[in-house]
Amino acid sequence: MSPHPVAAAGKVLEEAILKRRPPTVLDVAKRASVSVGTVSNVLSGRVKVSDAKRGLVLRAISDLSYTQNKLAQGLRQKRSPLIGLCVPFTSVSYFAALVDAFEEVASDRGFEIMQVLTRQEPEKELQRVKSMLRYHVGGIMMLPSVAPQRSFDLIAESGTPLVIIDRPTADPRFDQVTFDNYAAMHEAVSRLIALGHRHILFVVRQRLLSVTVDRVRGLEAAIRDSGKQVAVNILECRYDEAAFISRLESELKSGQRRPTAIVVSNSLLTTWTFRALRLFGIRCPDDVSLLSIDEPDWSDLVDPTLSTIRPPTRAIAFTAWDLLMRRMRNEAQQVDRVELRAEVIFRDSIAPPPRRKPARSEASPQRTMARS
Amino acid sequence: MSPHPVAAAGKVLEEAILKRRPPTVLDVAKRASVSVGTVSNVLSGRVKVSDAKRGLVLRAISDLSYTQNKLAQGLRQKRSPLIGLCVPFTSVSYFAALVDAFEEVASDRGFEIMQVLTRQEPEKELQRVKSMLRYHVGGIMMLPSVAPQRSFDLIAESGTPLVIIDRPTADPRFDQVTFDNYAAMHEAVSRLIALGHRHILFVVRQRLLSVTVDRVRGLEAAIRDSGKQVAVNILECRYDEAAFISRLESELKSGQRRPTAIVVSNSLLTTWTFRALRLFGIRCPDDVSLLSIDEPDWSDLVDPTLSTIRPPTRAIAFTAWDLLMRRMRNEAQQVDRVELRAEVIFRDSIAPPPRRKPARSEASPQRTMARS
DNA sequence: AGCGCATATTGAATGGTTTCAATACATCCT
DNA sequence: AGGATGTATTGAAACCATTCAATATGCGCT
Repeated sequence: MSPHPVAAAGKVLEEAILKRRPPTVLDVAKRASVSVGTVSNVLSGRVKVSDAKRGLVLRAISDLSYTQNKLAQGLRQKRSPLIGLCVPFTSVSYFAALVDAFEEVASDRGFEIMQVLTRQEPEKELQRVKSMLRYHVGGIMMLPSVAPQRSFDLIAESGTPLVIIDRPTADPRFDQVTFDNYAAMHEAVSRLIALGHRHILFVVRQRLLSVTVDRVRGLEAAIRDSGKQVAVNILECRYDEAAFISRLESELKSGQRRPTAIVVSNSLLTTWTFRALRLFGIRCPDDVSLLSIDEPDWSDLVDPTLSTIRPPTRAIAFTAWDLLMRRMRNEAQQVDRVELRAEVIFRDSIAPPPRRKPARSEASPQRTMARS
Repeated sequence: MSPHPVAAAGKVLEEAILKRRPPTVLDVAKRASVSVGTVSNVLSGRVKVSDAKRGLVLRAISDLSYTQNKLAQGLRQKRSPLIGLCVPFTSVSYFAALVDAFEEVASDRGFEIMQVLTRQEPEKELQRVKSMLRYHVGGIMMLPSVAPQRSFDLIAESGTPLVIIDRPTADPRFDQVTFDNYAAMHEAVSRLIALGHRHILFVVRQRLLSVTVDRVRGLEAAIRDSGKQVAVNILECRYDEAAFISRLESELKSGQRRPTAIVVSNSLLTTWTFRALRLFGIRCPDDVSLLSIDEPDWSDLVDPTLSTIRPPTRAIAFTAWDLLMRRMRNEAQQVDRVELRAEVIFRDSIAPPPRRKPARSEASPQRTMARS
């Protein structure tokens, strides 16, 4: 004694509305008089459905304004279309730009971003990676910390696809997208040497970081290739502005070994360095030249305008996305390691070193706000 | 004929390992010889469990290195501990700082952030809100666009708690955390007037945005309260740097009505304005004073250092978080509307207007890189 | 009409957790 | 001892979409 079709449809409607719960595939299936399997096939598009049935299903979906429950979907498929994005901070413009680019492509492709921040600490990183895995994210993009091994192992064990970005890693298990720090540094330092600089200070956050190692290699190669005698000092520092400034001061006032050019590893340190130079009354580029890796967005607003190595931010994001998708679809043949090129931008902060002693003379050339 | 306990435990271990699937509550329950309900109670802490059983369960959890499946949890509870965070961009430092603060508190409290970007477009916003709802996020933080009504309706209908941040809204359904644009603007403009400015240009992105309206009110009130005759021009502009610069140029070169002070609504527009002033050879603060709302992080690095209205970014994030949690726990008595205070920071970019005609004379006082 | 093949459709089972009505157990009192 | 009260524990049902083996349908051919 099954009810009349129309009455049945009415009853379904009632059911979802009366119980004040969102409609499910079952509701849709009933209303369209098909099975749940068919509804699912229409939704996923993985199995062919006749036009007639598809029409019915789509109609029912719009009638009930059905929306897929992504949690249930993820549970069943053991992977959700959430993509874990793991960066140190968002308040550094390079990272923020990466996040922005990832969100753009993810939302275009029907994925969502679960964002976790590692604060550059391996412990925190591990904790955040565990969080992502608990959500069974479909894939992970990660800008790894100095000691990512445990995180990597956990990810590998879970079988979640991972693409490493920005920081080259020796780990042979994962795809990675980086840019050529060696070449960029070589180009930049060669220019400094050609201008006459013989004392270079390289300010880094972590000497052990793979990017730092590459950059130092590029720097040393540039010196070798130039055939000149160039002294290099490396200043390593934690994130503490006061401590950094005092260490920088002692470097800059150390008599004979005083650098005439400073290369800074990231935009936050560049901000501090810039501030410090003003504080010490050291003029740039008259007394010391300055180059920043990770282009801050105020590079062309300060005086002097800042020379930078500009990472191919959006290209990194888009390339990494493609690799991740390939891996999520199991199409990856082998581990991919893409190395993009960074652009070296020479602006006013680089000039020849001062002729004699780089003392702080007050007779600097007049400088007005208008760019020359 | 049930197997010997020890054999049973061994068999459970086998099961999870042999099938190469992550252990479930059932595995834990078997190994601890308790029911799944008890395991769940230990995990959630919502129901009291005897110390003996709790110990067994914890032991089993660590033995199997069990991890909760958050998707299944979310499905069952109809809400996941994902928090939707909805901002226009991340590549604007104010927004990035908000995201950073939210991630910090979320991860401390065991929640995760699902980040979606609206690009300031109501259509995109609606689409992104739908995405969040499909994941049954436990709550939403949102910096709304100009026309958020449809998004709001959807969220309200879904019953998801929402806290509006930064932009005051008339909607009586949702908590909100904003800062006092009226007061900040009043304070800043009063200072400009006191310095002698009588022609002010206010650069905004959207006249209709609630924050803009408040700011204009503050500006007008400051004028009224001063008792002076002050001319105000409002320049509205889309995000297109070239178009903006040409419109700004015509404002700045419009003879009699030429402004002696410019107030700019956000850090991106400030960047452009700053660039434009240099391009036109207009000196700041000699020819024109400049004030930025939304403090860019380079405010104290440029010459002149920039006067700003600094939003209480972290306070906004933490307050909003508390409101959201209260609502998620159903503790909210009524709709909360918190208005924090912004700090007005006067730096070198604000000075008295030029005595006579604000023409571009080259006789500006000498300015070196060192801050005076 | 009848057979075979290919394609479309079905729906019970599955994924892992939490919920909650029912049960077991302990405690206290008379 | 018997009964009443309260707490701890149990385990089947529910949450919702997808999967896949089984079935139904359509089509072409003789």
